Amino acid sequence: MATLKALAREAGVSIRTVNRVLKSQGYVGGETRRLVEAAVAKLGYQPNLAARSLKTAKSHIVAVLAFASDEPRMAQVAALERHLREAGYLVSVTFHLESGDGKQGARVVRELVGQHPAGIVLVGSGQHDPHPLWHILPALVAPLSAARMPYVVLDPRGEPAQACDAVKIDRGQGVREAVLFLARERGRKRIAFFGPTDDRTRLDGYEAALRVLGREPILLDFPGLEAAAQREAGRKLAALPVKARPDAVVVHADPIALSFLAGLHDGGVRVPQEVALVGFDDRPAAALAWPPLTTVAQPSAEIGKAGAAILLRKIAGERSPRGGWSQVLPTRLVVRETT
Amino acid sequence: MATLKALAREAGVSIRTVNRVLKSQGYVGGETRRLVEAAVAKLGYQPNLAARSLKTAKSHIVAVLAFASDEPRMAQVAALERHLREAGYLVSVTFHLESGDGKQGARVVRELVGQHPAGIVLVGSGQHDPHPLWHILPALVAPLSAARMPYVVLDPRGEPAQACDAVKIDRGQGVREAVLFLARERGRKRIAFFGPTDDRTRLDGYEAALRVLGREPILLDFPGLEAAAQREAGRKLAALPVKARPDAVVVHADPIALSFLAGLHDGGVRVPQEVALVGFDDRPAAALAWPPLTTVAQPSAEIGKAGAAILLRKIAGERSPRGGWSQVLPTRLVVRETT
DNA sequence: TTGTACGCGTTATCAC
DNA sequence: GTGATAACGCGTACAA
Repeated sequence: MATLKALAREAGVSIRTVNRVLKSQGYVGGETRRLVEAAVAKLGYQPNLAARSLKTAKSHIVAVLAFASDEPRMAQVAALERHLREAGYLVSVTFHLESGDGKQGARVVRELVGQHPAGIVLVGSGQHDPHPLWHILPALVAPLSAARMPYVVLDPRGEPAQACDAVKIDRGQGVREAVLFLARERGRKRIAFFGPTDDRTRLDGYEAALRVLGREPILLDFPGLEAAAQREAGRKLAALPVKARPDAVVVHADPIALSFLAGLHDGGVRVPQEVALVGFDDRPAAALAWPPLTTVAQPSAEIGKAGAAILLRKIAGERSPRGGWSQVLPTRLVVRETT
Repeated sequence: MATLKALAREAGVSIRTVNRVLKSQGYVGGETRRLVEAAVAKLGYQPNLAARSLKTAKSHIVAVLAFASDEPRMAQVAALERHLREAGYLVSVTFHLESGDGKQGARVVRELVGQHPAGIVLVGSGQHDPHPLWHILPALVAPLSAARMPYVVLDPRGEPAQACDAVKIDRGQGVREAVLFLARERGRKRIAFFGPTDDRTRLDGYEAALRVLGREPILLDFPGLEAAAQREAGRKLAALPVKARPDAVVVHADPIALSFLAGLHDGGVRVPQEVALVGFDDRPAAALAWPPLTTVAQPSAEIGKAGAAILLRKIAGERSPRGGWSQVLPTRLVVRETT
């Protein structure tokens, strides 16, 4: 493991000169430079990051705290990692998959802060978590703000009670687009919504679209996060007389849509002929379903990229604007065979 | 950011004494110890890991190189991370999702080695990669061995040409179990296999089970990794007369099984009544399919745990046994509704 | 039982 | 243009 000292000896110059060549700062004689570069190549020099961190009092590590490990989330992290790597940072990932309230999460955040990374990224909790990220977010962000630690939240899935720096996606817009598509391109008359009603992000888009269409919302009873119960809801809907039944259902999320779809199949309803279906997230399961599920895709790569950009600005010392950084990215309707 | 020096001043003792209390090594007077502990609590001391790494010439970072970001893989990484965290290591993750041959991978490995982590973990490439991990593994492991960098491979999905330290799973056993289940518990007479034939891991188990049953293997033509082609294969099978058709199909992997299942549905075949189906991996999509897919689950959490254990032993300096560390973990049949 | 002092590899200030 | 050299915070050999 070559050091600056070894390079200096090899090139027959001082440490300081080697350092100047490597940092290309100040003037160095052409011949001297060539000598140093030859030494670097010969010894295969790699800087010691621990020493650099110690000296500069700056970490080269960005810590990601992941509350989920599902495909869309990890795609976000992968994109974030790529952009941060290009900026010279190493990305560490800590998983905290056990669902819990804000207190446990805050403890983990404090532990991470104690390791003095250059910044911290919070990546959202999964679908089935009774404590969604936006809900426990104030408790998580408090220690970060207190320590003045640069941070960013990737897609908190809702509006946190307190302003924070986050990359958001416009769920409402995607759902609105889906509803209008069902009505205008597919001629559906009775478009219902299936999902929890305490999360407004998608519901708002649904209701806005129905207002545009001049129709009344149809909210199907949501039985909770159990897949079996969602499937049963699909069966119940299938048992309804055709006249009393919606001819399209927009669903809160892909896993819920697929459980519901299974119930429709159980009941012998033809999809999309009798009932059309739209999910949300574009998980791998959506493309693999039968029929392949039309869904609203989130821009995972862009979320990661935007998160990296915000974090790098905060690390560079830029102050958050009033109300926090808040980039809102569009979602995209992916039309498959359930519509 | 409190330092040892600050603690020493606060407690009115020397740095060395503070250090002894923190490391609980050697004897320290009871009163002195209490003073130091009070100072630690008051200043909220957290050791500077960069300084520690510099001094001890030991890294506290384990680098994970991930060639995929799918759910089962990330579950392995999450488990690995948890166990390494408990051992005091920080886990950094580098994603290298662009499918490529061994040369690009080897370059990334060399870059990681240059950062001098305590160890490196290789996590496998995805289903659809034309260069599966076990295939490019020799090129990846060479620079690791050359640098004497502790490493471990999580589930290389095949037998690499060269011995290396890896956690493997017994795919053959899971498939064998599935075939015997179909024959004995479900009375299936004509059990076929659908998947690539250049990967022997699952095929071997299939053939072994048929030998036990005294039957001839039925290998369905595999059209390649395109989902549309796999679906078409399902349709073709559905079009066959019932007598010429297998009554059960064991498939190489869940995504392939689900595409094939879609083709069966397209062709009006009832699953499992007419044709039973078994996948491999237990991806989230399997449970969400209709009908929910019976599949062979890999023990993700155990893979991560075993990988952490092997890596920690290598970091501690234990030499690899002849032929490399090689823990083989069992797979488990998850019976759902396609059988 | 406690304290002093050195060095890990890097960066950056100062003098030549 | 270049070379000494002093820190950064921690761990530990050696003194006291």
